[in-house]
Amino acid sequence: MKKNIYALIDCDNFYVSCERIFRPDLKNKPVAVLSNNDGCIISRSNEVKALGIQMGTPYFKIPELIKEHNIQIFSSNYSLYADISNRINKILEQYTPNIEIYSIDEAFITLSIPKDKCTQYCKEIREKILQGIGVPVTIGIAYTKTLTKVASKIAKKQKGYKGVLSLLDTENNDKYLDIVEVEDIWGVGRQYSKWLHSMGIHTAKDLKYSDRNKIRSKMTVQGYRTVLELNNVECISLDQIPSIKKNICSSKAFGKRTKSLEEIKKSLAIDVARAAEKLRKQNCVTGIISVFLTTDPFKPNLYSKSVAIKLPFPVSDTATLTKFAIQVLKKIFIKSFEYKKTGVFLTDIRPIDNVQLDLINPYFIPHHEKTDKIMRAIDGINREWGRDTVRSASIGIDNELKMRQERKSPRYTTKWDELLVAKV
DNA sequence: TCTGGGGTCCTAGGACCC
DNA sequence: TCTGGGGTCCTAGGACCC
Repeated sequence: MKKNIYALIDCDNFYVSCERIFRPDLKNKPVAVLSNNDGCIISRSNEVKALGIQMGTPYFKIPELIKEHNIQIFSSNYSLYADISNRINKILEQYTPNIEIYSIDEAFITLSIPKDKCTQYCKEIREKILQGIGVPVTIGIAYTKTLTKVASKIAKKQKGYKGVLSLLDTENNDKYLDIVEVEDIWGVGRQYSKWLHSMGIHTAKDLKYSDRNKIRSKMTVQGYRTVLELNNVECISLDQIPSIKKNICSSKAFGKRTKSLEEIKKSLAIDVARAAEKLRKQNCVTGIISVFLTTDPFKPNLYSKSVAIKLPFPVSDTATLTKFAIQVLKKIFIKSFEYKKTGVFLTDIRPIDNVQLDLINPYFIPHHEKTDKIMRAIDGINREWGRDTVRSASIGIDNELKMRQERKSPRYTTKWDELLVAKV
């Protein structure tokens, strides 16, 4: 049987690279992008990585470093990043129909060309994305997905590969696996790497030749598959159909702490609207909604409560979900605490056409059919005119708790009034 | 009172990913 | 003052069934 050839297209420092498209003056300068609420650093340029600033570092903890090295800081601008991501995927589609969009900045593809042509082919893809979009990517090529990850990891560190590394000449693989730490392997996180080190397994090569059954007993079949994949045995295939989400969550920390139930209600209503939108986008309804509310986890006297309720009938419309969510919120809200975060979690999700009909009353119309059309209309308007153009009254006009985003770049590509001005 | 082999469904918790 | 948000998969154990 012919082996599949996989390639991983992995954008370099993606959010930073997106910001640089429109700010070419920031090339080779230290740049970082912050998480929601301008909380943590979640994307770093190579210059910032070289300064030793770790992923997830709280922004407020490093003012001196930022000043000293003149690091350019951006709030996250997800509509921009999502748009750039889509454009990159469009380019990939020109090269192959076999694409799995793995995350906002990564995609797997399979190649059906001779193995000695793959590196050159991927260099072309890389060049096309760099020219067409302006985002640098690194491409790893191998017989398994796990090994493409290893390849791209090495190629990102060693500039000599010019962004493309193939592990298809498998007799040479060990020399590459030898320089990859076990914690850098896909599927090996902090807990497992600690255990692996204690077992004397320190590199990807060590893991490749380790006792598979011992690995399996500690790391379950997933760890077992990882070992096989390091041995060029394909266990994880290309997943082209985005599967429907079984859980949908929407939550956000408030921009400031609050004691006000009214303010929290508004924030929760926004989360419910987001979650319901995601639910309808995959043509599903939900049967269970849970709401959580917490005080600041970094302060003493933590209060954190979450309550789930089963809905009387499966729904997907924002109004019904908001009504139940606020009922739950009132149950868990205790006066006198200062709250920091709320959110909603939808489970028991199933496709709309899968909803059981009422056996006793054949004339019963499922609730979602009544609300479906109007919600579709609202989603359409909001897609075209921007989020929350049409919104439920509970969201309100002003949101006192909206997140801090003090350093956000314009939405160059998705908003007419924020388009880049080429020349004035 | 002790004795058996299967099976399903659900939940909680632990690990991982980006 | 200031510490992200959203997911997945797997296993073990309990409840229940025949």
